[in-house]
Amino acid sequence: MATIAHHPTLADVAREAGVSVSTASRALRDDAAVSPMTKRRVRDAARRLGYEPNKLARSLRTRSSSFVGMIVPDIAIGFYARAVKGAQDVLEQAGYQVLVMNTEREAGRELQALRTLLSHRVDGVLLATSGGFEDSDRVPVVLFDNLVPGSGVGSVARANREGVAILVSHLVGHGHERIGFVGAPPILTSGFERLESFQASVAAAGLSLRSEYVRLGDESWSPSSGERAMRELLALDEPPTAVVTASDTLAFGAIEAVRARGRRIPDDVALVSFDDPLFGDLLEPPVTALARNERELGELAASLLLHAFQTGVRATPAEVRLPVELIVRRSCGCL
Amino acid sequence: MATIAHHPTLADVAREAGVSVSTASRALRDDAAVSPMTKRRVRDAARRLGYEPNKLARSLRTRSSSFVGMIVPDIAIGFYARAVKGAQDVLEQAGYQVLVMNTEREAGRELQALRTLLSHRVDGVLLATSGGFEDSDRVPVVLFDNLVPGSGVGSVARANREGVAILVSHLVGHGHERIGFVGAPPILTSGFERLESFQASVAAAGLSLRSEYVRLGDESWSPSSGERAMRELLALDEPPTAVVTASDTLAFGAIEAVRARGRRIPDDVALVSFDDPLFGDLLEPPVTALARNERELGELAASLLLHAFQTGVRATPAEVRLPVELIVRRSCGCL
DNA sequence: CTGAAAGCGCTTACAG
DNA sequence: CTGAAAGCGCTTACAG
Repeated sequence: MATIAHHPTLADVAREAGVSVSTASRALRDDAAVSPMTKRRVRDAARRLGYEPNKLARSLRTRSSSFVGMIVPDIAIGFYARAVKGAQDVLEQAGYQVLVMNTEREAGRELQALRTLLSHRVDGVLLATSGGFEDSDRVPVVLFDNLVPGSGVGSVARANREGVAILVSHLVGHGHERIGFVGAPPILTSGFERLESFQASVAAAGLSLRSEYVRLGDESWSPSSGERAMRELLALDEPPTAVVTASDTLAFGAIEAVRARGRRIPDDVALVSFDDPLFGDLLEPPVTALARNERELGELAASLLLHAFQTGVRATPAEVRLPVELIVRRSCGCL
Repeated sequence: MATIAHHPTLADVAREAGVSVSTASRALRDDAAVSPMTKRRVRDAARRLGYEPNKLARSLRTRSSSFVGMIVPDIAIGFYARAVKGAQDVLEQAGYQVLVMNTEREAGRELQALRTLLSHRVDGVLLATSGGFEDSDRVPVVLFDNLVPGSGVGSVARANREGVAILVSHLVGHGHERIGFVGAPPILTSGFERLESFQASVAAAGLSLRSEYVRLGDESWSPSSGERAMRELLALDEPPTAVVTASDTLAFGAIEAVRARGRRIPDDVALVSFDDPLFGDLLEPPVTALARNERELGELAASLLLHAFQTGVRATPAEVRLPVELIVRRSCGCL
């Protein structure tokens, strides 16, 4: 490949087929007004030249880019990668291309990503916000994972409260009375809802709610922050006998902390987690956790956006909550 | 958000600022020919209107989209997700947007993705091929992970041969003489090179090369196919005492197989793997493996593409091999 | 059934 | 230093 070849244009095709540009355009889009014979001629010409229509020009003319932007904190996190795939499946099926942008959880980058997408005239945006969102009336936005109450043409998140309630009551069922929590800062809805539900669930079980049993990791829910939080719990005079972690990443860190202290799961401390870790079966011990359904989450977010396109963004914004399901393994003490 | 607002255009800004469209355009791009006062007026007007330039129109006019396409088998696989992030960092820094496309390892979808990218007039493509690649002279392509000899303006892959050689000689150092291999079909370069290197390394160590010790998983390197391959090895009359797996995904399956048969790693069979599994420390047992450097892989691929842009695609295509590094844990028998 | 013309929103010679 | 004009490659009323 020594040099870059010229992309043939519609004018090239028209010339080759001996018709006008308008007729060539219609023929390729299978307009009923064009005679079958002309269509054949134009299509043959297009094939011969290897014509590939210029989407940029079409988008400019039709004022619709067929692009949808998707903004996630970190595509390298399995959770978001799978949500992206789910959304992509639905949107590509509907003729849209997905522009994926990472924010590294920085509000500033999120705002910048939103601007970039706007300048590409995306038809819509799927956003898992890290806090940098300002509602815009120039493009419909569907929020997922972390919601912004009152914003967007739709929202999709997991049933955070129900999920944590299930985890807590499973531990209560095992007879635990001293239950700790390794969570995330309550600045975004998923962190907030899981924390609040933990407190509510413990209270609902008739257990006393000890503030020293609640430890929060960092804003990126990192394993290392989970490790630190768990270390703090284990160092208490009367440490909890069971712990709920708010994510698989926090659980990874928590497991390390238990191991580093020479304790065993579930014998010394039981552990259950939000988010089912990938290959959770191979971990030592296998972790009891809430099943992943992030692919469905992406699909749903995409569907809500498509729905907004159709209804012209006038309907009441839907807020969908995805149910969660408990996968029982050994870390809770079962088996 | 009841309705979608109109995007202000450059004409709107020009009118607001009381200048011509050409002057407005120049002012916003900081052209030296425009007087400072006019620049200020135009910029203020743009800010007041919330003007966001239409990239589509600019791309059409300048015949450069500032888009780079990136085609991967599966974004939900950590390996590719991190490569994407690495590439994205480099490319966004250079003013390009990255369009990520999944192929699910289907050659047909890969070809389709390539077409879609061409019609969006991407300036270049980063491709981890699954076999559907046809070289095009319309856009520069950098191949990564799986290479196509003689194609592309550049190539980046890991040092597959050296990596497998390191794994084999580590096992030989442990005294193993019956070494098995759980690999992938040799249809793409990474599968082929790792397989070939295994055979060469075993021979180089003076061990006899038994064909029944070489088992291949499926084309997607799936854990389940690794499990099957390992089961076959364990069922042999004289099973290998150590096994090399060609990827972390295959290793996951292999570990399951060993466990299902009631055997232990490394006591009954030692295991080392290409690709360092994420949170490999938490697996039981912790897996000795070759370190991940996929982020660097993506960065390098992107750099090669940028380089091709600059040199006008005339230079000899570079083929870069990323070195690998052994992370010693317990599955090999060390400690 | 087909074509000439206008226009999407920019950039960029060209003229002044 | 500024503006009028042409053109990037399409689509789509409008006329015939």
